[in-house]
Amino acid sequence: MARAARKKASQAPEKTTRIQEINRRLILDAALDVFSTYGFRGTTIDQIAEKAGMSKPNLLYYFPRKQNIYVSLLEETLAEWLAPLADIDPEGDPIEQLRKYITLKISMSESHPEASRLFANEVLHGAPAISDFLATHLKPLVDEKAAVIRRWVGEGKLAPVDPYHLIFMIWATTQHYADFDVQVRAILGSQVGRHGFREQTAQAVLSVILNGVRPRD
Amino acid sequence: MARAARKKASQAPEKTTRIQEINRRLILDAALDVFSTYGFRGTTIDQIAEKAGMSKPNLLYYFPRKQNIYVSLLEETLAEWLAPLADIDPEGDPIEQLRKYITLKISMSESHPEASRLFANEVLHGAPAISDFLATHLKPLVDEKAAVIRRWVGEGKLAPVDPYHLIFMIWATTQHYADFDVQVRAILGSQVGRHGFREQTAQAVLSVILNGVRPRD
DNA sequence: CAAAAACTTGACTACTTGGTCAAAATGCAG
DNA sequence: CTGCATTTTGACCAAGTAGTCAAGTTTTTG
Repeated sequence: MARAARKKASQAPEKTTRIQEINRRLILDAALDVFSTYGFRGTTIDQIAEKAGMSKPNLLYYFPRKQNIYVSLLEETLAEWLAPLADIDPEGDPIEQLRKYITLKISMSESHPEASRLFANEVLHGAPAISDFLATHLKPLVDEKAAVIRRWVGEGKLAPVDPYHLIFMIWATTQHYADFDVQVRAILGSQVGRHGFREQTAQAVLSVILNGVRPRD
Repeated sequence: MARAARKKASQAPEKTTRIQEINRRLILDAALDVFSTYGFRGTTIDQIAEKAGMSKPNLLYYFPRKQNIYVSLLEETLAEWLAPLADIDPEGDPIEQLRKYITLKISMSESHPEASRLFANEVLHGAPAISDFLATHLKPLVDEKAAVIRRWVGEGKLAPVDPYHLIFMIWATTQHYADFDVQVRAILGSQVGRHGFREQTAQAVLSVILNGVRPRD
């Protein structure tokens, strides 16, 4: 009880040592792999520990509860995941901004499919761990960008379209390739891995969505 | 050993009684609810049994393994889920056919979100139980319809677009509203439940995708 | 209306798994 | 080098859960 308060009495600055930094990283990396594949319930602490190369009690020394690992992981992932949306420039050219956003999302879907799946799984199961985040961080950001899109529509720079549904469509289409990877592979076979597949995907998605929102004259 | 062979020696016709029919239905309905919410690992047999209003051993009398319930459920769901795609008429008007398909998918996403989530969860986790189905049933059907779309493009009835990616986009956008329901609700709030929300969704999705593939002249 | 078949269930087993603990090993400041 | 703090782990425990079983109850059938 008095032990923890030895150095810095009232504050709790929790200095992290070198070893802690290394091991937390090892654990989170391993956990991302396992959680994204098997889901929260489907993942055992032993699996994570094994993949991280340490014993279960040792892992629990860093994250006392399974939940802790999971939540830390989600928090870490979410910020990164949302960044591209925040980057949409209200003063930029609408079609160009959307192109950039979609392209970035498809890249992320290809380079970090586990992160996409982790998130998808969480939301699919009712977002028990992040409903707070959705309300306090995601919603305001989306509201803000939806307003921008709505303004663009008002200025005639985009065809009339509900901005929220447009954002949902972009999320859905881009994340589909990460989340439903097995299905895409079952249908497209070997060409999924082939060089240039991402470009082909981006080209198809961009062409439909951008043509879909380009103002008709 | 000889007991089962009493009536029909070599064949195994497995006649189903009235009670069997009722109880299997009760179990599958309950299981859909629970599996779609908690996933395979996250679901306990007791939960299903309780929801179905029977004891666990009784449930296991009908489905000796948890897996059996899950697989039966998926099989039952998949056929129904694919029907609208099969219904695309190669001789119909392309835009009209796509409109019909998208509209139907959005309806299903709203009326059977659990089925959508069950399937999404399975695919998200690598489709261990249905990779076979994907290869032998889904792929041929998609190949067939992709060929139709490709022909339409060739005839200038649709803007040039990769047919497979177009199909993926339709799946992604329509199922998004079932699979990511909590996220949609977190952002749109109460209007999700409101009368006319489905129409608004359909309108937005249709407008972007159909304009996206409508030939430009 | 019996007797057989089909159905139902309480009690139980075997196993998995999240988490604990005390003791040992290692790292590190003075 | 020494003593304290941090890190590591083998052994263990308690809870939860898939599946069994034998004994009962209900339904069907001749």
